[in-house]
Amino acid sequence: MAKNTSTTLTLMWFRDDLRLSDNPAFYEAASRGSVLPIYLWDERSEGLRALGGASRWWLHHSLASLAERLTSVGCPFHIVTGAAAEIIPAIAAASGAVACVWNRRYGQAERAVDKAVTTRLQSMEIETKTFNGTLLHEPGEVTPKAGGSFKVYTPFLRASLALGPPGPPLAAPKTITAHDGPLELPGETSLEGLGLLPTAPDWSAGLRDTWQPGEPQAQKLLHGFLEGGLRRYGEDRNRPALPASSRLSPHLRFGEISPRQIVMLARHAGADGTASGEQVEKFVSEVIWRDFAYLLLTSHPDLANKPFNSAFEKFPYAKASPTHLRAWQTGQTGYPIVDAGMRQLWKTGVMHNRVRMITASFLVKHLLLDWRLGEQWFWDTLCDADPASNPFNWQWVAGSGADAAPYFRIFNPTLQGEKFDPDGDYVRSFVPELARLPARWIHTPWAAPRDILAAAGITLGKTYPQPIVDHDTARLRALAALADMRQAEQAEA
DNA sequence: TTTTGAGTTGTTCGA
DNA sequence: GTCGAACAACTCAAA
Repeated sequence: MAKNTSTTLTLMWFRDDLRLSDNPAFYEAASRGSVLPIYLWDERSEGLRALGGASRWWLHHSLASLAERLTSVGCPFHIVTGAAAEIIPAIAAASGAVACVWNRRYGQAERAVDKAVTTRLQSMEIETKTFNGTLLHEPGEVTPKAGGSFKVYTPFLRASLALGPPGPPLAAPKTITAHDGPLELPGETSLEGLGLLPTAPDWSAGLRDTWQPGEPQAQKLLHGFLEGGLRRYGEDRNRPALPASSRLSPHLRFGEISPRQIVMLARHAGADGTASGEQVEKFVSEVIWRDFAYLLLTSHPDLANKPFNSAFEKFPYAKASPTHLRAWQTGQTGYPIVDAGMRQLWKTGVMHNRVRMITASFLVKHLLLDWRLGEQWFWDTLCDADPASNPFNWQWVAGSGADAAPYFRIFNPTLQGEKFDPDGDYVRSFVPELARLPARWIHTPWAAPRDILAAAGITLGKTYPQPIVDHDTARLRALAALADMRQAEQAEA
């Protein structure tokens, strides 16, 4: 690999874009001359949300993968710690960079940090240039004709599609020229030095068995999905036991793959007849939901804490019950589909989308616990915990979100289980103590005849819990709570 | 400006 | 067993 001190040096600040292909900032850096690629672990700047445990695990391996790939082409990757507004300018100065590039972020604190960095760099006469490397269309690109910003998904979707496809993805740079010179970077540390991996105890075995973070694996998953699950995506995507979803979410979260790459290749699969256009657009629409969540995060920076619909400030949640919360977190609610989902999450760092809705609805409506408790748990345990999608979807379930589920839509965990996991295969794979229960009873063990339970080796209340709440009772309680909220709202008006 | 129709993902009840 | 209506009211987008 050529090293060249005669070309200009550009600092490439990697963040949620841990890939080499279709990375506009990195492409720009490589095309300008030599590149100094860095990742900053910033626990110092104000307002940044600390990553959850599962995300930290993913980040570690994703950084390892990126570092290895850059190093293999002769371009060392640097990991630094510190507060961005100090450390980025310091690194630029120490390395003699003439420019600094990155892909934009959308959270309020992140934007503030990036702005502070820009100001510092510009005062040092170091050029800054930023790009959209994360979304199909950025907030502000998709706007209603009447002005303002979209608050309902369908019009947003139509407007997004009307813009036409985003530009074609960029290839990875053909040549990457490394910085050549003394490299004593301020704040430099090692990947291990970040301490992102769990130690005592090491709970990551299930994650290791399930995932391989990194751009090459993301590309491989995408291609496998396009040739497999996409064909029946519309029908099978709601069946948690089937391999019908793309499983790309954590890769997308850390930017190991770009939404442009996903959408373009999915549409190619539609064009060459691998899948029908209808299936392709269903899948693409899911990617556009992500853009919508980012739009809402931009207009409502406190999405993770404040109900989008302020009427929900008055929602009468039950007195926080540590017992119920704990039962939900650990998958001990007595509702098999709920427990399977929560255990899948704990074990693998991800949960099937359909089951996320069921478990989230259960927390908020059956247990009447604050959606923020659930959002925080998912934030800690999901590999794909996304700063926009996670709070956005929790608010959607809770009914407080943009274009949210109507309040009376209360998932019945039994019916959902029977409908979407009819054979019980999903339940069996994550709730082994029910594995020998026939499909007829797998979603209602409390109603199973005594001899059937005995034959399956189940003692309710001992080997598997009785339901911690009764569905009908809980449903009526949730409806009553919402009626109370409405009354409180009207009394005020 | 006003009006109108629509709005991811469901469940229950009664005819 | 099947089917349609009710479950609220409201806000938003677009004509």
